[in-house]
Amino acid sequence: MKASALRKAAWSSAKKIRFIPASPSLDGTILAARTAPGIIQKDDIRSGWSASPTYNPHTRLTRRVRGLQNNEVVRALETIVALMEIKDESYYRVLAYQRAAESVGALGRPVREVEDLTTLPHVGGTTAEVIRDLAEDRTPEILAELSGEIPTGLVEVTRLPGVGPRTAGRLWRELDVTSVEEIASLEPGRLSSLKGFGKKSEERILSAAKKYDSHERRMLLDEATALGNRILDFVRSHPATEKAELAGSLRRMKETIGDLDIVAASTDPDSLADAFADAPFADEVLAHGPKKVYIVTNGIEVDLRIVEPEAYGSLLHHFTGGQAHNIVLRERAVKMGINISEYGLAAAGTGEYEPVATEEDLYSRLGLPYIPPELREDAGEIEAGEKGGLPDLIETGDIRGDLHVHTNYSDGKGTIESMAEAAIALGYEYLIFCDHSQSLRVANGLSPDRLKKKMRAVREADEKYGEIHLLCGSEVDILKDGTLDYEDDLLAELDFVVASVHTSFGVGEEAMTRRIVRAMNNPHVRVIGHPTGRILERRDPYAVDVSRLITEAAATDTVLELNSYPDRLDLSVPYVRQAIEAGVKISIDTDAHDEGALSLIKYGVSQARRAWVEKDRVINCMPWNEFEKYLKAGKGPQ
DNA sequence: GCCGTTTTCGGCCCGACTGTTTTCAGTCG
Repeated sequence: MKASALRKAAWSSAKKIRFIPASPSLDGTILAARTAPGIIQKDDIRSGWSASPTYNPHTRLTRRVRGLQNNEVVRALETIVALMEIKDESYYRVLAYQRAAESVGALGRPVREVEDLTTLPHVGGTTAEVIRDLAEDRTPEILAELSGEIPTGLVEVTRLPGVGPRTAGRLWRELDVTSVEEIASLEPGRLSSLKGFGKKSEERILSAAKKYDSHERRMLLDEATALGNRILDFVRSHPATEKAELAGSLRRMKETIGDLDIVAASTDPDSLADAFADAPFADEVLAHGPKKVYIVTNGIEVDLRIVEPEAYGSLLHHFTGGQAHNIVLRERAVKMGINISEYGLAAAGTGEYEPVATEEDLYSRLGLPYIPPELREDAGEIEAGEKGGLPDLIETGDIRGDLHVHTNYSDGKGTIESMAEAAIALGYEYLIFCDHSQSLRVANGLSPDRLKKKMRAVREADEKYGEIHLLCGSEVDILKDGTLDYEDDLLAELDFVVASVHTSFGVGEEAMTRRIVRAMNNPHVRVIGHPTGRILERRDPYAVDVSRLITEAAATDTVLELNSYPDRLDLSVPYVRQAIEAGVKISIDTDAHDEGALSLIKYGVSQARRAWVEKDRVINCMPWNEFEKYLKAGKGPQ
């Protein structure tokens, strides 16, 4: 089996992680991977698992006792994958490790808490043992062996565009190169002296090595959506385009986006492909054929694929992915005697593809109901589809009100009135103003007196607007010891209380967990706001035991927020899914600080969809009369 | 290395483009 095939399977995540160059000891290898700044974020994004804070001796001690967290286990497994690829191990053996990594990444609880790891999809006896070793902070034998044989810096070399495991292996063996830095400093002519390497290859590799940035930023959903739509407009405006859509991870609404994928149906693909390659925004053309064109714009890769209109459904499905979903679906089809490609369906082995025009048709011919893009992650959606057990996913239109918005009383830009009018424009039935509490000075938090004044102002505004119910709440700070930033009798006067952590992030996992749990036990606290405090691409989540928060949320009838701000999306998807399974309710809020931000709700909803959430699990999907009763009833048994 | 609507052994998804070479390996999605 060709090793090249492995790249295809491993591509989805392997290219997206960052690896720390070689380390003298094995423990050093793992340690480097778990503590390097800027690294944890990227893998959090991929795995959705909360990360540890920046390295310090205390956390290291704590974590040595507790073992590696999920994202770290994923990273170690992907390191094994990359090293095995360079070693040219058997394709299916490597694929097994890649799949095991994906299974751990999709897990919504610490892997160390899973009693029987072989219950995870694609995890068998061997990989389970490796995962167990990692989770308990032991170096698995396979990693010890591999990193003893192959310089780990080569893993990063395979991240260079156009350089795969074969090339990385050759550079090491034939030029004694072991890192990206060493490639960048190669004398001109060294690379092109290798058999099969010409001037172009040398130029491409050297230039990539010199420009290499191990902290490459991924786009947030709103940026990716805006850029994607502008480029999509260009594609759609071409006369040869019959239809076109955004595909890839943006269509699946992953929480951050690396590159953009667009599919188009055209009866004149050459002309569309040429126009795209010549587009004014195309800074660089990476590939240009009649069926696909890859360009770079502002540092972002944009891939366009073109097919005949009859095969549009097949192409859209193929290019939407995710890759793991496609592989499992295709394996399943082979068992039914069907081959799937982006051109359609074929009787196995014939190579004669019959085009499929829509995704609904594609799934239907495979005996499955339509699976929404957000679910296509090989996270049980195909099995659920077979059994008729797919969720009836929440939609943005199901949201009846926003429970967490700010005004200019604290750090918002809008007024009570302007925010109310924006909410009315969205068709909301209710809106709750939750400004910051007194101790959060930087956000102009409200003293008790100012809060009371605001309560009166909200009541007056509520009288004024017949179309919407306006309520006064607070986003009250959870102080370091878990007490709240207002006295209970003041909280009792509010219509709604969201409690959040905004300070003292570094107290450690135990203390942070106790702190939030204490807040949950306050009868006035309905919601925990942005429960892990992460800022995507900028700040790791604080250390907290989210599984315990979920258990306590269920016990105290406390709601967990799914914050819709594109740089938060907090809770993250695996946890939301776990919370739902534990019977915990979710609120999807925008945390809007201005009128326009109210429309960010769609990003929160998109993450809820990825977490299989139905609308009856989301408190702000309740119509007003129900929601009013819910508020009056107070929290359930403590 | 994993897995079972054919199976506990023998399978395991599919195609476009590039560079360098004359037939394809490697990379990528």
